[in-house]
Amino acid sequence: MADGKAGGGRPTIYDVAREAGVSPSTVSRALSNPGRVNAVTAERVAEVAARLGYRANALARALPSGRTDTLALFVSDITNPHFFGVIRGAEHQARAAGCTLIVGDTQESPEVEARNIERLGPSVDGFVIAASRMSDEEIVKLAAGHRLTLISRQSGDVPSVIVDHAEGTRQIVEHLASLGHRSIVFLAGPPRSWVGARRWESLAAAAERHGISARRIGPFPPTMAGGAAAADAALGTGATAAVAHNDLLAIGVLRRCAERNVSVPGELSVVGYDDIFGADFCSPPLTTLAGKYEESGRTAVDMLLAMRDRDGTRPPRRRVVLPSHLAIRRSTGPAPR
Amino acid sequence: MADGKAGGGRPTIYDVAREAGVSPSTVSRALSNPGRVNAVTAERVAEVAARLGYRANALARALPSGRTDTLALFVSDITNPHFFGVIRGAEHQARAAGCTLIVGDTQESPEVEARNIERLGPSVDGFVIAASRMSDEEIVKLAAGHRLTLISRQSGDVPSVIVDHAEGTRQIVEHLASLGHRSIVFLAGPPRSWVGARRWESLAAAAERHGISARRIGPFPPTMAGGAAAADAALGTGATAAVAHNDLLAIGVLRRCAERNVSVPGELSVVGYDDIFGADFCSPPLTTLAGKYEESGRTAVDMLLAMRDRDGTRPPRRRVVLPSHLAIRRSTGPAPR
DNA sequence: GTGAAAGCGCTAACAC
DNA sequence: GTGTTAGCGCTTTCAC
Repeated sequence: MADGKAGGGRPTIYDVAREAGVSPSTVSRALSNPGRVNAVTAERVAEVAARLGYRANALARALPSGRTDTLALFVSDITNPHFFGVIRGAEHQARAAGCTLIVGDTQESPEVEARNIERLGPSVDGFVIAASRMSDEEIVKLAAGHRLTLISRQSGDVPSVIVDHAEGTRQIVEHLASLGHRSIVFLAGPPRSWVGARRWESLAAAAERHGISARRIGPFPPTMAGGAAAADAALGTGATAAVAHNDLLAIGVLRRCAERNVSVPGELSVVGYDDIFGADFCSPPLTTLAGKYEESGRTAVDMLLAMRDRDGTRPPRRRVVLPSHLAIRRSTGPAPR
Repeated sequence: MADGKAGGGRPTIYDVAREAGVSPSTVSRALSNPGRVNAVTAERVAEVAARLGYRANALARALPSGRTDTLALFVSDITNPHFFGVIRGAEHQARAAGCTLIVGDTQESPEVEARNIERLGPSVDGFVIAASRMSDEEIVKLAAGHRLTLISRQSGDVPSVIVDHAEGTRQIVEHLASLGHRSIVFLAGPPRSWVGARRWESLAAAAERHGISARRIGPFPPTMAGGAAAADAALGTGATAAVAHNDLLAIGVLRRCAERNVSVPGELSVVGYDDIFGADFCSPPLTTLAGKYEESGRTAVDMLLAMRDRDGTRPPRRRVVLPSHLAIRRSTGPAPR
């Protein structure tokens, strides 16, 4: 704060140039492209810059170059611990590449996603959208005008990284089948969730192969609060096992069951997705499909950077699929008879 | 992605100006200061802008004006669920004010904090630093050159918002005393944590008033992993109650106790700070000092915006202290005899 | 290898 | 009211 504008009094390349007895353009070169300048000149410029405490103005640099060294990450709900890992991974990788990361919450809204992208367009080098709620058409359209990578979503040939759902969900069903369950209920999350749709598809397919009945109920808000309604509805179906859209919902189910004195897994087995913070210490600890979400954040940023750095050229990898594994804990057990 | 630079082909005010038959400056005015322009001109400009899909380039706008409509929030560890609330509150308030929020992880490092501020300086309208690890001198120095507000930290007359610790900690001690505990151990967190120091001070003072013995051990990393060592050390002291630096550490202690078959609260009562996600469903659910951290995020952003908007003038409030309250759950119980 | 000059897209005096 | 003219601080041809 202090007085007046924030950048006040900051030395510019002109100050450095005058002090070093060279032209501003030489300072610019010396600082960002030391190779293209006489070694001793470069040295002197660097020395003067350091002495004056010169720091490049990222804004001014970005305007002519079009390069901001800033990346944006949007998540559908910043409240969901699931995204911690994603954010952390992205933040880490962005910083490693010398970039600043902007994190935004799109609040489950495709409109907010689109608006943010339009608004931030020139201010960032690209976007990572996690769990986008936009339609495929919207995504493909935006991807034509902006660098874009997707997490937990596949759409056209937009570069994406997801965690395996098919094989993982098959493992869930097998696990449940081996415990004697014959009737599973899937607790659906947001209607626009791409992973939600995939999870249900995989579940239905796997259940069919095992001759197990599977039905879907919902949608429920993918929150702990949503878990109460989901639990009540699940209990009403007579199913012996519930597979929730995600861990937040699953933990909500656990709480509701405890309130209603329904034994888990005695009367109902519960499975979640994501293995979020808390899944291993809730009670009972939750059986859940774990994925490397931190890595998904890192990978999505990597792909974005690759797109930027070899512009025009296609990035090396598109459609990355990370492995998942079933973390079996105490919320699943033998089916009641 | 597509072809070439990200901003490519975006219409500028020049395009709008030509199409609307006015000068660029009129477009600029019409769009950002409609009052200072003829009503029908303004209307026409707006119409053309909409038709062309014109969107202001935030970067270009920020350079001459010095105003970026972007705020930065730094947290000491983006992994700690405690900051979810802070981030959410800040993000919400920033968006409500039409600002973009940059979220950064400073990894418990005062150097990273300082460097980020220097680097981002001209690119943002101000900084919110949560749980700063910098020294008072550094903070005050930086606050002279940048707009800055603090969360969970007080330093000089830099605007800050904290959650009450004195009264809250007194309540913890009273709660413990009423359960018959006569010996408390405080599990310290990061040495540079300002709140950590305040919590221990308050605890020691309150314990003394109650004639209870209190000692401090540590420091421990403020993570669940750190809780294992903390639990072992705490158990070695013979204290009947442990007050942890924060909930992450406290939940780690709970887990370690479970592993070692130490009954909580039968043999050891455990108290945390922050009431993070998970504190109410770990086992046993954690007694903890809850605070309105989401509100702290909102308030810090508000103060920052106030500083920016009435520049030079002092902001209305400095040193906000939000109330805390003790959430008593099952991790505390009568002292063993 | 280095300097001069022309912008990047926008805002903000300053004239008219 | 509206247009003209300078920049904001930097990068980047283009000459020399």
